[in-house]
Amino acid sequence: MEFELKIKLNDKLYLKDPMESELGRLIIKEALPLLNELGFEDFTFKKLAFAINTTEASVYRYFENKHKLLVYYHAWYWSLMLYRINFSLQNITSTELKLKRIIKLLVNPAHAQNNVQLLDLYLLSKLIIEEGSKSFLTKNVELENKDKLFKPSKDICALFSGLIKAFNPKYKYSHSLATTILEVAHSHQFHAHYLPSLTDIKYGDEKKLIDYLNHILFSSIKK
Amino acid sequence: MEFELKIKLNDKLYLKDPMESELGRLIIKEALPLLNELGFEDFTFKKLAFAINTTEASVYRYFENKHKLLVYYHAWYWSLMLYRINFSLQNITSTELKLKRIIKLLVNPAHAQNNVQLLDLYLLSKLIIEEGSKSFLTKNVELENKDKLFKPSKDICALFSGLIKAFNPKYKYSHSLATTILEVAHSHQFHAHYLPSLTDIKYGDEKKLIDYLNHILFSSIKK
DNA sequence: TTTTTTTAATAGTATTACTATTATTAATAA
DNA sequence: TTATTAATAATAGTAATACTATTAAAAAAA
Repeated sequence: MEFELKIKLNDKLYLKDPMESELGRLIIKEALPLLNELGFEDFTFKKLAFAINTTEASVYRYFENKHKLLVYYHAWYWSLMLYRINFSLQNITSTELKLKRIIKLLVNPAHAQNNVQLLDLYLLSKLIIEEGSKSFLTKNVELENKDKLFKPSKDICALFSGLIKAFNPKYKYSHSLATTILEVAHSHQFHAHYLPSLTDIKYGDEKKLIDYLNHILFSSIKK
Repeated sequence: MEFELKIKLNDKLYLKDPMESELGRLIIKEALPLLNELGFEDFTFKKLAFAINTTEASVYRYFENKHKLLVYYHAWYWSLMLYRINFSLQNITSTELKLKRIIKLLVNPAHAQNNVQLLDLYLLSKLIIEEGSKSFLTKNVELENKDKLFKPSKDICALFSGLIKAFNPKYKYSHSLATTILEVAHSHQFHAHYLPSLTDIKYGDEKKLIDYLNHILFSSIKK
């Protein structure tokens, strides 16, 4: 028996739902490795079209532009993470343990689950680590935020923040700290890889990164 | 009597030193408000050239492309910050106080000093908050890092990290924590402004942001 | 089977990101 | 002072990018 996880994303992310057609699925399947290979700046719809043997105009029927495609992956990634976090927190009662589990999942998204899915989670998480912030670092943030394009990542922040509050109701910065943990989990992987002098964590040393994140979290909120 | 602070930047940041000619200085003076107004993506050398009544090709004689111009501002910003931090730490002996001073400067770069300079520090810091990470989130990081284009920001991290070590020699993540404080100081200003649900800090409430940063720093490293 | 609707390809355009070459200005030497 | 050289900027391009209007083909519905 097989289970397929179907993620329903905000329909303002696309012009035409790529999950609803063969070509659409091919686009999001093949754009991911190409984005990773070329980087967001050098990636174009023309190159993608060539790679999947279609035309630029056909890709434009699905996504307004490449920025929206990136935001689509961003939403997909955080939606998937939310699902996996909820899954992983089942039957756990200790708030402390819950927080630690989430941190582990944040650092270690790829090999937690053998997901036979359309998108390679390793490539997806690599993309979000390296290009994810470009989803919201634009002049359109406010508009796109109004359209709820960033809801999945904000939901995770809210969930994490709630756990912090549950752990220590007196802590004043639960949202800020949640955001900090979420972004540092990613940025430190980037730094460890490309700008190692900015961190004490070696690239690939997930244990140490998890330890660091746990440390700043729990020393901040300890009662 | 007037003092002018002259910042010497890595010559790999430009093709021709913009500080050495009238047109060059005009370029870096006027590109700053234009970048802030349009955002990095919509900013072009053509628009800049039009704004300062010169030609696109002339701008290209100074900077290889707009990305290098952004990295130039990035280096300028962090060099200036390093200078101001060193200035502000004069005659202070307490390590704790030094750390707190730096945090204050990071959050509050504009009104600390009435700098009559070529570049408006308010606009510069706004640019670095909103676009700064695009300096290194590219496929060229490693090459540009080898060329030492990010040295100024790495120097600040090293300085901060050294103070953490001095405060608590046993703390294992001094570089990571320094980087975290540096990036959160910026990212939280962005979030407070554009994605307020991600933080507990209201846009403009610098005191609270400083308090938050002090809190995660000192609860992490307290002896 | 025909009509309607959906989908994709063709063929464009305006803008962007550059560069080679020429013209102009400034600095130096005769 | 004038001629020569060097530095600087403008002209005039090109290739690629980011899109769009229109047409054609395929699929679905009547």
